[in-house]
Amino acid sequence: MLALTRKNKIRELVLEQKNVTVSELASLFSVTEETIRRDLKSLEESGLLIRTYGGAYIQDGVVNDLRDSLRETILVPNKQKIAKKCAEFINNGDTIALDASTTAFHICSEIKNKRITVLTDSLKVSSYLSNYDNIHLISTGGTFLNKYSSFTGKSAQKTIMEYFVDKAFVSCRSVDMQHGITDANEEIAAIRTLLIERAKKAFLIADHSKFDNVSFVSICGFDKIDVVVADEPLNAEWHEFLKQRNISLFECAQDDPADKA
Amino acid sequence: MLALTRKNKIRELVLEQKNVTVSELASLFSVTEETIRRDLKSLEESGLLIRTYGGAYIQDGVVNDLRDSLRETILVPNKQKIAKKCAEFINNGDTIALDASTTAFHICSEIKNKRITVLTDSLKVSSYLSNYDNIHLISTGGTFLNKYSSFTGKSAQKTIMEYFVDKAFVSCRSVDMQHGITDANEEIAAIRTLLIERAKKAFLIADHSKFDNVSFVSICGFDKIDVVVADEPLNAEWHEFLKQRNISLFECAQDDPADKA
DNA sequence: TTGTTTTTTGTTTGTTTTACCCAAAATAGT
DNA sequence: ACTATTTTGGGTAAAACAAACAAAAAACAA
Repeated sequence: MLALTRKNKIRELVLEQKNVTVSELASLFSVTEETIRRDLKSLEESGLLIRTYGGAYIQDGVVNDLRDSLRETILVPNKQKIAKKCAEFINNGDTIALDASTTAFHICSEIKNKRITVLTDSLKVSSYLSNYDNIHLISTGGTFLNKYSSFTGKSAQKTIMEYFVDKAFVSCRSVDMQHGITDANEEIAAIRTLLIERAKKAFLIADHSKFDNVSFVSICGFDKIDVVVADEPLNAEWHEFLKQRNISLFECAQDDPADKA
Repeated sequence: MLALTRKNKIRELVLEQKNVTVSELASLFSVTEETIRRDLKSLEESGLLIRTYGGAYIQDGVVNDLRDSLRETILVPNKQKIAKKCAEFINNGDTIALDASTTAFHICSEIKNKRITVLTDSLKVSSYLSNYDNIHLISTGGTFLNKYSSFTGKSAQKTIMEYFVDKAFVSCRSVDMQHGITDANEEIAAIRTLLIERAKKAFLIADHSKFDNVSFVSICGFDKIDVVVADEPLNAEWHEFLKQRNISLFECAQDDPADKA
């Protein structure tokens, strides 16, 4: 049996009977319990179930179609690296903002066990984090944009204006030295502008494909950004540019840090 | 059996029969009494029951939105009947409000193909309807209440105040002739009050278990209600009461309408 | 095809969690 | 105050987990 087939069957099973045990699945598929644990682990990270001692379960209704987010497979390993890096900055007691980007969604699985407050415009982030009691979850609400899985519009903006956060983790479409941070969608850009504005510390999440490009709508200039988290090392010009503006830069190597030696 | 499953079953049991003994549970699940004690301890810490010498119990009466989680799982066929009935009132082009009740969630599957606008405080409703492009989805946002899967609080209320809807479908905990529509949770009640207020036509969704009871917080009086949708036929007294107030009543038979013959 | 790399699965080892047993302390009933 | 029962805490065994490594399978390039 194909590994993916097994995972799909596990997903179906857990959807059907709400909870499964490791031993049950191991004997069902004739594989080791370790293999099952690995499967459950990856399924949990995709937000399809929640692991517990001895097995896994789902809460009825909440986790519906997050599996689609699995398919956004471009640059996933890089985004996970960035997500892991970002999670390092998030401590218990923090109040953070997560936008409706793929990377922000990946951050969720890294922080699900922390005791924090999360403000988000993303439905996927909300759905995922709603399973964890230790997360104090606040949604911006507003008009739902299917394409981005984001709540936007005047209502969302007004709601954001009611809160302050310690750290905001915001992605974008393009980053350019001259034109700053830009996005393709006006509504999304407006939300991101606000999330950054309401944060003590703004983290710009951007993989290398976004640099040196300009998109339609402006989110903000570099003066609002405190930290940039990128996937691959940027060139010297960018290093100098960010350094001048007192912006910290974190570059997540694709593989081991030892690679750089 | 999964440890978590056992705890859930204990929770259901104590909700069902008000009190349980350690020895009873130990023999029921074939574990030692110490194990049960630990379970009860952790359940007590999450506020789901109160431990006493020899067992545990819950207080039935004023402040118990605890029973609601059990309530979710009962009378499902009835709720589906009500949901189907409600869906008949919803037409293309309508703007409707759905609250965070089980019945409202059931309504979703009935209206998923209609071209409508939906305002909701329920994460489950949002998650479900987000998959359908024909649904214009608006979330109230706000602070997430895990127990109800609902967004509440000041932000949610402010957002609701920005919209008007044609029809609101709202459930509750209790319905009483003298004290009107009431609920166990203050935050949820506040949201429901507003949803009703902002609707041209307010539909009260209530299965028979809710009638002639009073809960802690008031949602509204009968003057705000336009239609009542119940599962089983109400008694003559209620018929008269609603008729006097010009409130339409729809009673959904449990099975086929032919059953009543 | 062959050989190499990558991915997946199984195995081993050590750690953590859970459940059980037993004895001492605490509690309720008489 | 006495007694029977329950609770608590310590110690122990078993189950589950995590991490590291080895083997097998699959994917890939030459």
